[in-house]
Amino acid sequence: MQIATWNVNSIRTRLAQIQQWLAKNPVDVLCLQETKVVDEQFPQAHFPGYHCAIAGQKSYNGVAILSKQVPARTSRGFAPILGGESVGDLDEQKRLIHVQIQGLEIINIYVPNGQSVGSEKYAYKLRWLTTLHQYLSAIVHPERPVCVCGDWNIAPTDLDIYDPADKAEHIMASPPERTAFQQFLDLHFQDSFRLCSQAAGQFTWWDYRAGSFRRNHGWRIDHILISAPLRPLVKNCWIDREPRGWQQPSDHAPVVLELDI
DNA sequence: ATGGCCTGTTACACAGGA
Repeated sequence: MQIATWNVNSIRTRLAQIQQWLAKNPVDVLCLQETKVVDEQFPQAHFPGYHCAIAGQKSYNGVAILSKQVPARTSRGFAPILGGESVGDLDEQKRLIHVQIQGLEIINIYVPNGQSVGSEKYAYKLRWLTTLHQYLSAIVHPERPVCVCGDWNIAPTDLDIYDPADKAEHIMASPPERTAFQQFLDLHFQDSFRLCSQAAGQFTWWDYRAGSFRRNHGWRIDHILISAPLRPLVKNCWIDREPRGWQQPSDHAPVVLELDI
C-alpha cells in the first residue's frame, strides 16, 4: 500500500500535473493540500479510479484525500472528535480531513503557515497545533494504525533546512514550533521519512524565488507520521523531486510512504 | 541586507504563502 502527500498550491492550476504524477505513481491514497477550491468545483471527475473526500473553501487552504477504495468513514475538521465548543473558530479554515481506509486512520492536514514568529498568524499556528495534539491524543491507541500526512510547515531539525544557521526566529524552525512537533512524536508517532533516511539535503519545499530549487535551497516541511502499530510495516518513504522540476510546478514535492499492507 | 515568485480575486493591486 502506498500513501502520498502533496501540497499542490491550487488543484485547478496543477490538475494536469497531478494526473500525470498519478499515472506514473498509482498510489492507493493521495493527500492533497492547498486545493483552493470550494467542494462544488473540485474536479472529482478528472480522477477516474479514485474516490475524492474533500474539504475546501474559496481561494485559500483546502484539503482532499483521493483513494482507490471508498473510505469507511470521513470527517472534516476538529469538531467531530473534540466538539464544537473547544474548537471555536479553528474549523473555519479547511485544514483537516480524516478518513478510514482498510482499517487505517488517515488524517490529512495543512498546518497554518504562521507568517513570522510573534505575529498573530504565528499565535494561530501554535493554537492550531495544540488543538491537533488534542485531536490526535483522542485518536491514538496502542493497537490502532494511524497515519498523519500533510504540510506541517515545520522543519523538525536543522538537518531539514539547507542553511540552518540563525533560524531560531525563523518561521517553520522556531523552538516553539519544533517543541510542538516533538509533542506529536511523544504520542508515539514517528516521522516515517527519518525511519528510512538520515541524509541531509532532503527537502520537500523550495521557494519559487532566487532559483532555490536549482540550488537545492529547500526545507523539509511535509511529513507522514505513523503510529506505533505501523512501524514494522514501513517498507520505504521517499520524496519525489521530479514534479518540482516541471514547468509551472507547485513549490512542494510529493512524499510517498510504502507500507507492507 | 533585502528580495527575488506564484495563485486567486472581480483584481487592473493586494493578501497569502513559507
